[in-house]
Amino acid sequence: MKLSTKGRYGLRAVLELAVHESDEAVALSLIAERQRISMNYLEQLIPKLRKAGIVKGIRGAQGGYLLAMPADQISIGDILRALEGDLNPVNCADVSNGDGSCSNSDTCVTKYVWKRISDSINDAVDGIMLSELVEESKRVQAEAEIPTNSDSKKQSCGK
Amino acid sequence: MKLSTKGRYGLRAVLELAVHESDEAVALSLIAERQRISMNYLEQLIPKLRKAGIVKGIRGAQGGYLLAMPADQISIGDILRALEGDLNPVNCADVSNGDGSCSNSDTCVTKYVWKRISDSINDAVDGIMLSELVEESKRVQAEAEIPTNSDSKKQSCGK
DNA sequence: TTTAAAACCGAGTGATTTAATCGGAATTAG
DNA sequence: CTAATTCCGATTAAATCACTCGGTTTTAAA
Repeated sequence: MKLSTKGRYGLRAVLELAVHESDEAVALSLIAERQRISMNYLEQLIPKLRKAGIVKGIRGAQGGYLLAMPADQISIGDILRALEGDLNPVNCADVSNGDGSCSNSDTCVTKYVWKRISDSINDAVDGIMLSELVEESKRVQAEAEIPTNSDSKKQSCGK
Repeated sequence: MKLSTKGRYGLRAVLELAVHESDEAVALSLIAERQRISMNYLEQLIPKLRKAGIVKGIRGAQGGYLLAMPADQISIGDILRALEGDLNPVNCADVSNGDGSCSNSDTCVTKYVWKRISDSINDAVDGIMLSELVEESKRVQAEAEIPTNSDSKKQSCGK
């Protein structure tokens, strides 16, 4: 029940893009360097994000990537589903027959559980917009640079 | 982001035990047969459930397994965590240093996302008691045996 | 007291998935 | 032109998954 590095690295990459957003594209090598992720590996995550309409690539020299939409219109759910596939805890394929009916009734009862889990995960990630993380990121950044001892409720990151 | 067969098979096995609950133990071979799960494989799931205090084993001939607690005191979360380990989408180990501080601040921001997902999953599964599934299971069973066409809102299992 | 049914235990294994790496082709600003 | 960069597909080592197997211990029943 773990997210793979696809989701973890990919979200960090998109967030990096969103935080440093401007009119000029950001090269993948820069994202990889700043996030300390293998560029070769990141490279194969990008097509998923591109197909989902989350980022767009600018080819050629001085090229790079841009968000394909404003950050407040991209949910974390969109990003994670693009990278990981659906966020359901089980594949429905192995509990249903070709016609959609259940192959056995016991599985059918546990299906009720899987549905509840699935809904709660999707509701959670769809309820967070990329822009929220950008704001949070900038806030944390500012706190780290000007360590004003008044109002430092979290030092480092907390436990 | 998938549950393994540990969680899927294990929950079905516990449910089987709960549905056929009586004062005499149910042999693993019977559970395996009824749920069409490899007994050898089920056998290695049992220690997890036993250590978590969910089932207890009766050794020797005519032995088998019993729920260690009433079904209304066992949550689906208890069962799934026993079988799968924690239900967090990421291992905190790789985002925190030994002292609990974050190794980098960007990861720290995504951590906010992982926490939200984790909480929503755990809330969902802790909100379902084994006894609820037992009731649901019996209801489905009864419906299947006496297919009264009045009041059959779900045939087979629905899509 | 033997016997058979069962839980209990740990080691081994083939298949699949993950997390990458690598080499090269296409595109484009300068 | 040329260097930077996206884009694409193949390969691979390591880890994990989903089991299997052989054996030991315990205990009810004959």
